[in-house]
Amino acid sequence: MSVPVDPRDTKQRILDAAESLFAEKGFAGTSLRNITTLAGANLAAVNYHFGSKEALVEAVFVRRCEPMNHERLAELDTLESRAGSGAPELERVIEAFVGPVLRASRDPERGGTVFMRLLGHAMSQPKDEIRELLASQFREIARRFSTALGRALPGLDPTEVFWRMAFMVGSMAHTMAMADHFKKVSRGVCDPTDEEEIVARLVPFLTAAMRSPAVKLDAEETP
Amino acid sequence: MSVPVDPRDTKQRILDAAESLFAEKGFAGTSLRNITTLAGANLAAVNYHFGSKEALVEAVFVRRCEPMNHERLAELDTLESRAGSGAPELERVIEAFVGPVLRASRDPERGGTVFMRLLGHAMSQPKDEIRELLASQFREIARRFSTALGRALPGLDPTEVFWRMAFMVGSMAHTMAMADHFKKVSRGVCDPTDEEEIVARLVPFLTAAMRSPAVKLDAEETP
DNA sequence: GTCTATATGGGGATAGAC
DNA sequence: GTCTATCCCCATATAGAC
Repeated sequence: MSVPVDPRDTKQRILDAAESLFAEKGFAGTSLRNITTLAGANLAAVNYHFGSKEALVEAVFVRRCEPMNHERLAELDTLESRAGSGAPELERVIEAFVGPVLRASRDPERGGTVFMRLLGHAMSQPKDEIRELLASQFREIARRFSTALGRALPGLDPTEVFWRMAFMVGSMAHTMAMADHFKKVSRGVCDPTDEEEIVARLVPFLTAAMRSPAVKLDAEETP
Repeated sequence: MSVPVDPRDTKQRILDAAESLFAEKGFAGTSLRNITTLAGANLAAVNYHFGSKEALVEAVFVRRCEPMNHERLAELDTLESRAGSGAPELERVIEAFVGPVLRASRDPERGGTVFMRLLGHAMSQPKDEIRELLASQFREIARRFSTALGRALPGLDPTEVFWRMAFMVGSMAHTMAMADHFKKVSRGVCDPTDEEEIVARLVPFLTAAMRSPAVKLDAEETP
């Protein structure tokens, strides 16, 4: 009675609360007490259900990343089977890479804007454990998409493709992490609540960038 | 004798140690005890010299951001005065925006790779205090460069310019935050220790992206 | 499964001697 | 300016009753 009753079970409420607080205050900045209070659960419930704070962090990511990355790979599979022996079109590959991520943020069932911010934040986390966790979640994505991008951009060597993928991930991650702050920073010019609009702006931006001519590093400054 | 003597004064050693540990373990993940131990200073010295942990965080950023942003604005001033009443060339504006940041990372006097990682991390920090701090350090930069970019890209409305600046900052921030990890993730393909190489790759990438045609949002999906 | 109570350790900050 | 010692709070984790 004192705590508003939530029909989802404790484990889910803890995951939701942790996701939200990690996105707001970071991992080290969020205590298990913060989490269980928000979830309307007991402090000891975290260790009962997850074993440790570390394991809770992992569970928060796995819950969202697995379906999201499955969707990205499924879209890429479709593109590749449609293209037959040729290479799928660049813009479609980028859309398959970026779209499911940004679009998950429209669906509260898949984490909504909260997980979007959390993922953006986690991607530039310095702590090794978080990096390892993300790396394991995204290893297959990196492998499949770097191959697909390399095929769609036959003029680029693998090093250039890798760097450009990193730049691309950066645009996406930062946009996700900052989305809720753009409105006030831009003095009302940007409204980041429409994720489909972000996709519509980001995909052509990245496509043009990926298509830019290969860099000739030998020709470097000889002043 | 027990602690190796460092000629720099205590205040500088604390700043250096804090910078390095914040970059490695985050703000909340780094304790004042970690910092003073690494600096070879006494725990109480932080509060004596800076007043609080918050104030130390601020001092770490101000020390590096002020000269770096001064350099960016000076480069933009030069471009604008050379261009007279016209608009400076897009690629030059982007170079003035990105170059001093990435190049500061080659110079240990200006923070080197350590501050590069820290800045990249801080840019996607969820905590409001950090965001406020960065916003105050970069407000003038955002104002001046969004104007310059808008002039160099007359086909884009201010909203589009703002979004593209955000994407651009994202590429840069993520590259900075992850630089030291790319080598192993890319299985040796990328060597991020040559910052001039990163500039040489990133600037054309972003220039092509910024030049992409304006997005027509009215024509959006009507399936 | 959920609770209370507690063990154990580390956090930031400060008082006051030198 | 630098040190020691300490205050007080909060962290994670667990033991054991219900």
